[in-house]
Amino acid sequence: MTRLDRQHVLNAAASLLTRKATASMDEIARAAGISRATLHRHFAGRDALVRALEDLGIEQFERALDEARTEEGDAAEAVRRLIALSEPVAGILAFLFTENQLYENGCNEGWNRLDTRVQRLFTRGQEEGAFRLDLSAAWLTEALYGLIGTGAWAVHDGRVAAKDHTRMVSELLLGGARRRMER
Amino acid sequence: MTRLDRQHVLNAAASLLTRKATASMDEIARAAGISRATLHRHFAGRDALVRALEDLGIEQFERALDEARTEEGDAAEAVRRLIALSEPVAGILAFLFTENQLYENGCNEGWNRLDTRVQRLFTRGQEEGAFRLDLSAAWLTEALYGLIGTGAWAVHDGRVAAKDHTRMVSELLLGGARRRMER
DNA sequence: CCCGAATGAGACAGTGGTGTTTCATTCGGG
DNA sequence: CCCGAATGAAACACCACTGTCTCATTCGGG
Repeated sequence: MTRLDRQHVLNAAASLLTRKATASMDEIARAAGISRATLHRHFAGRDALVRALEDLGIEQFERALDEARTEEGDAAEAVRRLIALSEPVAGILAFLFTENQLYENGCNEGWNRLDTRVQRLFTRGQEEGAFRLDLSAAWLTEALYGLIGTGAWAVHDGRVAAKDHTRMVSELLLGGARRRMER
Repeated sequence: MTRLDRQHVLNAAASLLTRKATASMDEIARAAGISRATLHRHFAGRDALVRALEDLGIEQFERALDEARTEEGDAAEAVRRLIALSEPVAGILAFLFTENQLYENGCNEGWNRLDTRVQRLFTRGQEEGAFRLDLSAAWLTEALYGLIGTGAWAVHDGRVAAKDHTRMVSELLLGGARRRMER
């Protein structure tokens, strides 16, 4: 129950902060249907809440990484699976990225773990000849994050349809904008 | 002189806010080498300063759009030129995008003008058969902005070399990550 | 050199959010 | 039903930042 409450509050906070990254504790509390006092009883402060949210995002993205089985099969297909499975977390990730960008606090160590796994996927793809070698795996990793976030915002602002999010991101990341004759 | 001072202050503010989007008026003033009082004499308030910065970003990006001659020649090459010429503004653009994302204030009308021009470039490319049709011009436009910003951050955090910024962004946007046999 | 304009330094009140506390109320298991 | 735990509402001090003002100092053109 305490656990469920906590989860519920975190989900509400994630949903709100995804849309309005500067929401106050009071707004977050209202969005979760509780009072500011209770919110403070659950999370010591705004920092603690954001950090908890960060843990949630890391956990969910890591789960996506697991379920996508990024170590198996065609690397390009693995990237596609990863993006598809990440879609529900896209909003949170977008929020956390800008948050990390805004305050240059020592970002959660968990990101390194995820970065490593994503980067390994791209490196594997390069070694197997699926991905080009003239774009570093580090950059492809950044670009994956960036495009997921950009896609989430574009959907949120109604500039692309929600159902197209996954396809737009994965197609652009993998294939680029240029039209290809073969295929 | 007044003009030069203003420009100098704006440049300093852009440089700082690119790195720390939440910098206070005092920090901005120090970064520009002037006092907070003088900063307030130049710009009525933080809003006014950000708006002026927005105008600067729009102006510079529009100039890039002009110099790239996006209406002429091969569309893909035009995109490449545009990204190369935008590189000096990349940091400001990254800041302004998150700023616009954070506060959903009625964003400057000038953006529409730029959006239209960028989108027209992608549409032209699609009509000429250079760009794929299954990714909307609107999404390609968003992706261009997003990748420029992501690239700027990656450079700032030292994850990719500054000299690679333009190539990384344009190659990924145009060609994607997948390796191509033909060429 | 001189005078007006611009600047820097500091004081000041106002503001919005934060974190804490108190107290009355509600909830739920025993 | 009862009692302890959890909650909501309100009040409070606090903090950082903002925007404004004053005044002494500096700067630069005439």
